[in-house]
Amino acid sequence: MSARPEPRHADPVDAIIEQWARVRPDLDTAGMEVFGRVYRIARAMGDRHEQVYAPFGISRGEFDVLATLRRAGEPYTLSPRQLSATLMLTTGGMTGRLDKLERAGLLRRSPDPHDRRGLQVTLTEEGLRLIDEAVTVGAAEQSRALAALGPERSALLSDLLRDLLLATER
Amino acid sequence: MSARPEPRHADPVDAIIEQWARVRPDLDTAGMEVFGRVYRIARAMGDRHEQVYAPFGISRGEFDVLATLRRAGEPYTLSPRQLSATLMLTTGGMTGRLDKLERAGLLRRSPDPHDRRGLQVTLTEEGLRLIDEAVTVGAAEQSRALAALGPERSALLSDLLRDLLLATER
DNA sequence: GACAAGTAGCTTAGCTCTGAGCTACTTATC
DNA sequence: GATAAGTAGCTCAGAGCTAAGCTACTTGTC
Repeated sequence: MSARPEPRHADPVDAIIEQWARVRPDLDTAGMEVFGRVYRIARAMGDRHEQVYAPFGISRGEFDVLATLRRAGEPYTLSPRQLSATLMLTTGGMTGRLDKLERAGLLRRSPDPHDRRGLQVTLTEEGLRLIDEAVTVGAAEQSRALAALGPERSALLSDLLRDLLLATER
Repeated sequence: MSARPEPRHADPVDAIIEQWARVRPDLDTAGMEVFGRVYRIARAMGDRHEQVYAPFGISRGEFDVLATLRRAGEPYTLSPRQLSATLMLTTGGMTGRLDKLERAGLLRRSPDPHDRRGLQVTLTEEGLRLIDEAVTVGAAEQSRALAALGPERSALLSDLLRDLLLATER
């Protein structure tokens, strides 16, 4: 008899762990239990985000660019270098995203007055309007998905994930 | 004075939340706190896995194919259809992975005796040996990353993530 | 002030994925 | 047993990414 009650609902990761236990009982599956779930949640929510931003005519990656500029505050200007560093993207990937967003009229590129190698990327008014709407909808969607846990378990989860992030991201 | 002590270490997501609070104080950032961390952890651990499996000559996606066959137990056989459904991949993407793994001699395709439309994908002996080694190393790497939390907080995190996964994946 | 080294952004080749469409085959219906 | 509908796996075009290499410019050193 265990101290912890049997969980009412098993998830797909429980099934995978159980399969491993049958064919490789020696395997240490403690890490998989956590990271397997992290991967699946990231994927499921990522897909949903793609859908949420689609009506705005932008992909999730493009949303991230606009949101980073918006977060920077007025005058909503960063360099491509700062953007690619923040979003952990190569400069090549960033060039492509900026091309698309500039064509859509959501941001503009202008020369950096202090460094002639550099550019400044700035939200247009249309870009600002769009990202302000999109981020509201996106954040609401995330909070809605989290609501199932309740506020206290959510806060606890957030704290545990912070520690895990600090442990993995180095 | 708050009931909860100020966290000793802030992470990148804390910085993002704080930025939003400055420029958009109306924004509901509760969901971002959790999912932002989930995304970053998934990315960081995904990159590390890529490195862990590289010495075996396989990518993370290819690892997943071999691991799914291994988990199925003897005779380590599944159809391409079962594999693509399990790994949430289109059949086109699966064709490419199977091509590479078959060329590497880690699995083989044979006709399904009961359905002439179908194929059976089976681990070769070399594939079995390789995945048994790789999964041991990969699982150890995951558990090592998790060790920072300690066993009790790890179990708690796992339970919270299970509930969140069930809430998001529907 | 000349020159080596470093940095910013872009281009290109190569990779892997998706989505649409194909052929071959199986299942259900009459 | 003919035929319509469904399913298995493959091919191909298109999208987005990385890694390497390019030009233009800046910084540091003497």
